[in-house]
Amino acid sequence: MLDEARDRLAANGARLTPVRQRTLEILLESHRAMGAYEVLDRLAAEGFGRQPPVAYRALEFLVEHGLAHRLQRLNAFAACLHPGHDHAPAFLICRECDMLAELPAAPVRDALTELAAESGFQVERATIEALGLCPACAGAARP
Amino acid sequence: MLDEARDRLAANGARLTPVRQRTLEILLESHRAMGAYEVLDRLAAEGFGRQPPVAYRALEFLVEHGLAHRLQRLNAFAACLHPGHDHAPAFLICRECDMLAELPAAPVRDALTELAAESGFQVERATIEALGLCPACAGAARP
DNA sequence: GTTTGACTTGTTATCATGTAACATGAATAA
DNA sequence: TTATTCATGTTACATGATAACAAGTCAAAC
Ligand SMILES: [Zn+2]
Ligand SMILES: [Zn+2]
Ligand SMILES: [Zn+2]
Ligand SMILES: [Zn+2]
Repeated sequence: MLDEARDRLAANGARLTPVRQRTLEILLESHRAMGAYEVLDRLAAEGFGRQPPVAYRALEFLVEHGLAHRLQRLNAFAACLHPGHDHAPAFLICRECDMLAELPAAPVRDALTELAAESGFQVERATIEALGLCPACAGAARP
Repeated sequence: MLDEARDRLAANGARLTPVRQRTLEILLESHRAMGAYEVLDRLAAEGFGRQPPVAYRALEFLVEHGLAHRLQRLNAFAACLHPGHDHAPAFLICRECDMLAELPAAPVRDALTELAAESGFQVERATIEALGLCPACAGAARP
């Protein structure tokens, strides 16, 4: 996964430096959305800088290159689970267990783009995030 | 508009007190999304409290009662343009002029709900916000 | 009419999130 | 090698949000 990321970055003339790689690893390891300051604590504990821009820059870099996503609802970031092809997914966030799912949102986006077009509005970037219950938590709640 | 709001609130046993009413008026007057601190400045200048909770409480109240919406992407609030029937709209935000449009998002939501259901996920609340160009700004840019 | 209890408004204090501006060091290109 | 760009680190600050408490308002219950 990391090698793949590194290759794709190299093709774009971008480098997966130590902070950036470690940031990506941290996001991947936790398998959930993390706040920038949570990431920063981890980085600082491992000898990287301990000031906010260190984390924000690495996270911003990963988002720019499609290796991570930013979740508006949570003020948080998460590693992209399907990097590679440019994509603009929808996110499902479980309110019970914080599980995060990343779904290909083409049909939703198409519906939104069409809706917007009816008002003459051109959609460039869309945020589609849902809060609810994941299968596991829904099963536990109402078995 | 205000009278209508007051009536609907009364039916719910809630009161449109002076701070709350003034907060709603401020949102309505500006016709755009406003940060909580911007609202707070206006309130303070008119003799209301000048501490953050004053604005946050009034805004939260308005959102709870469907008179305003919160915009995740902007960390901001805007008056609801179609209050009354419960609704969960999609928002279009112009990146040039900050114009905000509020669209009935039923088709988009349906697509999202269906998509989520395929993974067994139950959607409870969804955030659908698009950034792009409004008709006026799109026309100006590429005439 | 007074008392009670829920609600509203205000405060202080603090926390969380995010960025601007600048100095230094590493990598690349000329 | 030297110039240039990019990357990392810092300080300082801006913005966004909430917890905890005190005091005032209002309407129902007595
Ligand atoms: Zn992704
Ligand atoms: Zn769950
Ligand atoms: Zn609305
Ligand atoms: Zn515009």
